[in-house]
Amino acid sequence: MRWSQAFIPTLRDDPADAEAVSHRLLIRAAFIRQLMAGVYTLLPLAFRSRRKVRKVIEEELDAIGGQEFLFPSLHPAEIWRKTGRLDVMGDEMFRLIDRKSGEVVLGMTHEEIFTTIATELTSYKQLPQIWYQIHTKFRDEPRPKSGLLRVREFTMKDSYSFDIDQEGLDTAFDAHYEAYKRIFARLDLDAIPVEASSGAMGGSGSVEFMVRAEAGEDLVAHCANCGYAANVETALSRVAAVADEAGPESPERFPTPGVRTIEDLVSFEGGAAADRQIKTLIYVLDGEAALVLLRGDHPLQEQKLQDQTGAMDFRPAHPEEIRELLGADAGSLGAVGVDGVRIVADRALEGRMNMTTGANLDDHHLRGVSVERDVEVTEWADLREVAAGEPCIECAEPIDVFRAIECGHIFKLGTKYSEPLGAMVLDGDGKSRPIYMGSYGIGLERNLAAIVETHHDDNGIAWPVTVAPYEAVITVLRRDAETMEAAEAVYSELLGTGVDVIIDDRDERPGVKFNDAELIGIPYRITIGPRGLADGIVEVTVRKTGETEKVAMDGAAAGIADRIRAERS
RNA sequence: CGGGACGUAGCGCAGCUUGGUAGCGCGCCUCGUUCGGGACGAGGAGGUCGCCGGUUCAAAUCCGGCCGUCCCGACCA
Repeated sequence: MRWSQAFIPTLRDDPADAEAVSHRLLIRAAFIRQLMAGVYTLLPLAFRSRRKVRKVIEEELDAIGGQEFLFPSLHPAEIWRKTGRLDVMGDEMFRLIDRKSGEVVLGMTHEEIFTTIATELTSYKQLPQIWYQIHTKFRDEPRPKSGLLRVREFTMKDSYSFDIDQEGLDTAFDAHYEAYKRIFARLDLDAIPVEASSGAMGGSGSVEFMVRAEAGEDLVAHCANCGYAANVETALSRVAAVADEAGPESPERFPTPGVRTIEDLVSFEGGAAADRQIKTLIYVLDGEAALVLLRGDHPLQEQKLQDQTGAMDFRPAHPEEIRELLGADAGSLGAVGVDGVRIVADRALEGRMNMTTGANLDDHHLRGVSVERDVEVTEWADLREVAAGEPCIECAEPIDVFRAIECGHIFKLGTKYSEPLGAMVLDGDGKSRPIYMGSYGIGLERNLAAIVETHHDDNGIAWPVTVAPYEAVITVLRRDAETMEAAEAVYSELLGTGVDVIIDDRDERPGVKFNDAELIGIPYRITIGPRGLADGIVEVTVRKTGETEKVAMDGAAAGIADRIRAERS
């Protein structure tokens, strides 16, 4: 490619409303332009990089026996109704009406649609199968943000495995796990596999591949000592036991005027330390009010509440609902004496005695509450969110909690989709059995953004060779006849070796060319100018390190080509 | 969904308080001089001031409504 002919509209100023590093750099370096909230045009540079990401993914999926398909983005709503997900997905699903008044949706994932084809599988002898596609997904996110990190239209590699039993599913899952590790390694992403919640996807187990980055939207609990890693949506940690005294025979009510929060009660005369309090939250789970109890100093992790109660739909109760249920306002709520209402309690409250909690009478609390004696707990569950510095659940060393980008997610689905959609095969005994499925996703543009988040400096992006839009740029310092001739010679030699090269033949001053090459992040720069040519040399600069090396003009192209080939992996 | 901010040329912004000819920097075009880290001079092109309505002799500016975009929060009692 000749830069003079390329559409690479780099910007001199940072875009005003880009916050995340990758968002800012991808716009400025002419990779993307926004069309509307959460919808971006990929300019030629981004298209080239995405094509390389795609190739890496295809190679690794093919290597585990994956077969590539292309499924439609338009789906009949009916299929989604069959699995119950038309409702589960809610407003996140784009819906439209066709000319015959038919309900149509835009695909946000493809379990239902792949499974529809999988109904053509009839015998265990056809299994296992791994099917995938790389295609557009539509999700009407409530809040798109950070450039390509959270968008409403994006490209996803989604694969689905089909096996005769759980053991087969485990094998397919492990194969994906290993393939994903290879994919992220090739993309030069330090992705940590992490235990995760399965959310709306359902199923028995899932692993997220997380890349540590400030712009990330997830929190990961990670133990540097033993390697334990989990999304805080599921993460566990050890809780130091609190020594309780037995306390009184029964709870005692006492006035607490003006006390509204845990902290208020800590500093209130006659109150209690936060770890001696019971925090009472009111949630509406699938339309039913429920009490959620935690230790006073423990925050609720809402995803855990949803996962462990099996609620499809949940929200905190409104103030009126709270008053109607318990007869008091938030700040004075408690579970003592509450009957006929679902009470979900965090395990850290098991066996606790002589605690303090709200009395369900405004401005009053109860002390001397022993949880198991005084509260009708309907279910015990792990509900608390872990915090940095707590002892690791595995090895007791302090854990770290950091922000991360979810670059891939793999799920064991089991028969959640095969049963309602009738994807059955006959086993060796001639018995009809539902297929065991797994589903596995990677968002391509999000991965591009994650690479930028982790590969940049003050001058711009520094792409790894595997995904760089161009592997090398020839920066021509002067457009006089001799210099151009030498540059053209190196250019055609590099093209001949198959290197993805662009020659910067623009009528611009050297500084402009250097800055653009660094902003865009091309891994290797070959600088050719009259000064060096007088001695028969050109310069090779490595973007990542900034190191420059003078090499003989003869053989320069071959040398660069070798280095690039070695880094392609 | 709640809260905050913003919308004027391709990009970054001023002008609005106090209504009267739409401006600056970068970028873009032409010519010349330059040319190893975002050059200089001269001359140019480019804008329904987000949209609709109202007030007024007159609206980027005042008033009302709508739309759009970004950021924060997602209720921790």
